[in-house]
Amino acid sequence: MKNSSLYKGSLTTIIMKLLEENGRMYGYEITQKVKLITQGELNITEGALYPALHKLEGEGLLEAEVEKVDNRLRKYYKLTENGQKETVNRLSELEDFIRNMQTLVNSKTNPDIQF
Amino acid sequence: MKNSSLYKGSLTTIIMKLLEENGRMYGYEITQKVKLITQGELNITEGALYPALHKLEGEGLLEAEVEKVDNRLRKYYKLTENGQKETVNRLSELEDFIRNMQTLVNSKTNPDIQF
DNA sequence: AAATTATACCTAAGATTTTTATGCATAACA
DNA sequence: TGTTATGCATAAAAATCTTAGGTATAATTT
Repeated sequence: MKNSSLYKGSLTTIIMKLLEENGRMYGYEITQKVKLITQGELNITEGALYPALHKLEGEGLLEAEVEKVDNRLRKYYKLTENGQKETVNRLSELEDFIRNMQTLVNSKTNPDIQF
Repeated sequence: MKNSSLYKGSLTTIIMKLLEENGRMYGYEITQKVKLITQGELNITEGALYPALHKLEGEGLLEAEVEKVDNRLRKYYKLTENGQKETVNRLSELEDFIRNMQTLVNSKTNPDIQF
C-alpha cells in the first residue's frame, strides 16, 4: 500500500468512535486497533495521534489517566460526557462525508440520470 | 450542514474523476457539479479549487485551454494522457480509503468478531 | 550477551491542504 | 440600482499530517 495513511481530517472522529466503543484505550492501543480493523491498510502515525489526543483532551472531550502496567506507563483516555455528545455529531458528519465521497466516486456519466 | 466542506485530501482525485467522466470542464462547472451530485452537501471553495487545478496542471496531469463564452472567459481543463493513468491509481486509492473509513465507522464492539 | 523488535510515551520542523478573505469583471435579475 | 450568479485568481492564516527525531522498558532473535 503506497498511501497507508491519508485519513486527513477524520482522525479525531475515528479516535472518538473507538473510545465510544471500547470505553477506554491508550494511544498505542488505538494505533494497533486501527491497523487490525483495516487489515494493515491504515497506519496512524504517532506524530499525528498524540497531538490529536492532546487536542481532544484540551477541548474537554477526552480525559486521561496514567497507569503503570508491566513496569511501562500507559495513558488511558476516555470520552467525557461532552465528548460522548460530540461523538454522535461528528460520526454523523463523517458518515455524511463518506456517503458523499461514495456518490462522487461512483457517479457515472449516465445520459439517463442528469445531475 | 455545518461542515459542508471536509473532503480533505481527496479534492484532486475528485477533480480528476469528474474530468475522466466529462471529458473537459471549467472550474466553476466543477464546483456546481459537486454541489449537484452531493445535493448541496459538499461545497468546494474557490480558494481550494483553483490552486488544486493549477497544481495538477503543473504536474502535467491536466491541460487547460481558455475560451470565451457569452463574453465571459472559461478555462477548460482536461486530463492529459498521464493524467488518465494517474486517475486510475488515485481512484482506487480513494476507494480503498473510503472502504477503510466505512469499516472503522461501522465496526461494533462485537464479542463474536474479534479484531 | 548483544542486537533488534515491540511496547509506550512525546515533540518539533516542515510540507501539504484547506479556510477565509480578498480582488476583478460581466451577466442576469429584482 | 443593488444583489445574485457566473467566472477567474491570489494570499494570509489555520489546520492537519509526515518525517524525523528523543526517551525508556520488555521481549525476542541472533
